[in-house]
Amino acid sequence: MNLSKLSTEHYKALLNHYGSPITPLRHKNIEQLAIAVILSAQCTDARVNQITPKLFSRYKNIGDFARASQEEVEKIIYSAGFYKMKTMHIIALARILEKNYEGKIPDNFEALLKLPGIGRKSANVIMSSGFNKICGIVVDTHVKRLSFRLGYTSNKNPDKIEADLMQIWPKKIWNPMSLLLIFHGRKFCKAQNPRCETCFLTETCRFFKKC
DNA sequence: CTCCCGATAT
DNA sequence: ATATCAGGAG
Repeated sequence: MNLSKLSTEHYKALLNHYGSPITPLRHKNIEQLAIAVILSAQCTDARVNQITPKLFSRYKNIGDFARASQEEVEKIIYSAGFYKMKTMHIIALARILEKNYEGKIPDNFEALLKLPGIGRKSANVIMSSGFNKICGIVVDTHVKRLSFRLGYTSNKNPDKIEADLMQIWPKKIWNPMSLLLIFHGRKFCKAQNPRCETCFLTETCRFFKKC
């Protein structure tokens, strides 16, 4: 079976199990999504969702973030880790958005990549889950790990993995598949102690066959 | 490649 | 007590 067909089989099984996926990052608009994504770097979505209600009620819009005090934002987002840098990125982002983009997140992948705190993973989340435009594939730590275990790639570099997946996966599944792999990575295919015994993908999983 | 950092699993 | 989780910037 070729990799494209294999990924489609995995996709069907995952979709059947988890249903149609949407990003777990809670947000009311794309600006909030972007800030949540910055917070989610090296941090679980669950923890980000614990922080953002308070953050977004204290700062209602991009203008509020642009004029926020470093110390106050740091206190609110503290538990996300890397709080000093993330706070700087959020405030710098808000100021750039106010100055150059009328307070809105640009609907453009290349422009997103130039914004503070936003790399390929975050830009792909914003484009796909925010704007419904598919430019690339979200490769976070789960997509990276599962892509390796399921045999889609032997690369370790996220950019190379993304390029590999873009060759293998049908474009229709780029966004839902990466979300499904993230869900599956959290529930079954965990970094440590993967639940292979109860996993429903073991028939075609190269990682499982090695165990 | 190193630094940024708290939370949680072991 | 220590390892591992989770991306981006310089």
